[in-house]
Amino acid sequence: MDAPRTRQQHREQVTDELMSAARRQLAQAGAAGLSLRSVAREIGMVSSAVYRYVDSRDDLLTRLIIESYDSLGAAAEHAASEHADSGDLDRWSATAAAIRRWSLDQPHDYLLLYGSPVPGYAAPQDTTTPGGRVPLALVSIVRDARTAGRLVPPVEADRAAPATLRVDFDRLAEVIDIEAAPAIMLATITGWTQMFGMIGFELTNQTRGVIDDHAGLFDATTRLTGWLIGLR
Amino acid sequence: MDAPRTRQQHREQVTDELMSAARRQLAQAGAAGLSLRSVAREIGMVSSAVYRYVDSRDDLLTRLIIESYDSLGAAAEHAASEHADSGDLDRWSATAAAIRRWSLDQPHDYLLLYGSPVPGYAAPQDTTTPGGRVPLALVSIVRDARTAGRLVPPVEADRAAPATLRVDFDRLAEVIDIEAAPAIMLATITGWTQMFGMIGFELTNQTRGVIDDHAGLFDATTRLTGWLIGLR
DNA sequence: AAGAATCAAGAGCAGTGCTCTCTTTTTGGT
DNA sequence: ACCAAAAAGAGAGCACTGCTCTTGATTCTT
Repeated sequence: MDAPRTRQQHREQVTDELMSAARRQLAQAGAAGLSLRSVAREIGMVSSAVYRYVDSRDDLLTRLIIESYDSLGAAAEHAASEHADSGDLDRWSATAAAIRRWSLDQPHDYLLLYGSPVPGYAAPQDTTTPGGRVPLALVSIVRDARTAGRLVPPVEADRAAPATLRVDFDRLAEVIDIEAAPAIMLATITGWTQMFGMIGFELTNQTRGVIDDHAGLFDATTRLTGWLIGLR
Repeated sequence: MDAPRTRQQHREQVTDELMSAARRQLAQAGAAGLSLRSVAREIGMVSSAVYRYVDSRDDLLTRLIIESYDSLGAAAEHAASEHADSGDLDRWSATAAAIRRWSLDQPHDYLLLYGSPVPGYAAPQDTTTPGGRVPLALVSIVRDARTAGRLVPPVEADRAAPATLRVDFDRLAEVIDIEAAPAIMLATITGWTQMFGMIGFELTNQTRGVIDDHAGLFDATTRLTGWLIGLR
């Protein structure tokens, strides 16, 4: 089964087994139920040995977080490019739906990213880049529509973006490489946060007994925010 | 210091001490860092003794959850009634701001309610009623504006509420005692979820390095969703 | 081939949730 | 007023956790 030649190969293989065992246990027991010892057990190691591959439990979680961010980011990007030829609103809605699908398929991963941070855990810098893929994928939809001149100017929502926000918006516009009116950026942020708020509520059963057709509701709210942005 | 007469009084007093010690530790270490033994220690008890007052750690958490829901619900209701004479949009925004304020003041409580559920923990029925106070407070703002005839019909957003949602919306309309067009309900739900999505992002540092003026952004998005509902 | 780096195992520490047993104290019924 | 029943607290103990340190075996480097 295994013929590990060089030491580096061996290390990579063990690390892979370790990570996928951890991923399995995360999917079952959630972040709080993830135990280094039980991961070690699953890959036939003693608990102290895994510390050769991982600094600590928090380190393991950080790696899982990065992996998850990348997975979700890839899903969003894939959906956005898959629907590049659709209508802008359809594209927005389809990408949102992909994000929701990913979250429902692996709720513990979603909660690892957007739920309670682990006790005493502060997300390190390494997570910011992969964490930005999702919002970037969403922004790119808006950007494409805008540069193509298809973005319908927002209806009277301009006064909703006060001057104090201009500073943030100007800097943000540089980062994400878009030159949009403040109202458009505001609406985009609104759509982005609404999306995740809704998914979070669905996952934590906040809408229990109130909503049955979650998919339909999600699509409706998503299209509403997309419309607000000016996507058609 | 203490002259506990009847046994019942004694029990209530100890329970109070226990809960407030738990609350203190929750505020510091978060839900995952909350330990029954350390709570016991703080109130000068041995760990096994606290099981006379609490069924399990999950039971303790459930009680904390209910307390927190009530606290947040009260904050929202207070803000809504405090601004009953303001403009509808101001009232909506002020209530949202109160919810955000509460969340920032006690982030661990917020995450206990809306973050990752505790491992193997399924929110019992007891939490649904207090959990509904916040959305009800928000809905009441919309209802008041509507019954007073001040609600501006939504701009062209009607087609965003598909027929399949009518079932949910009809049932929901009964529960929250409001007869509003589907588009209004959709926009209200959008505003509600957006609000919590935004707060969650701020608390989990999802907008780190991107946004400075969180208060301003929150107010802007809130007013935008309020405007979408038809509040003015 | 010798020395250095790496890996895995084992024992151990301090902490956790929870159960069971034992003793003391309070309560309520006769 | 007594006496059994109920309740409260303490202590020991089990199985688990993250993490450290030491020891022996293997592999790489020079």
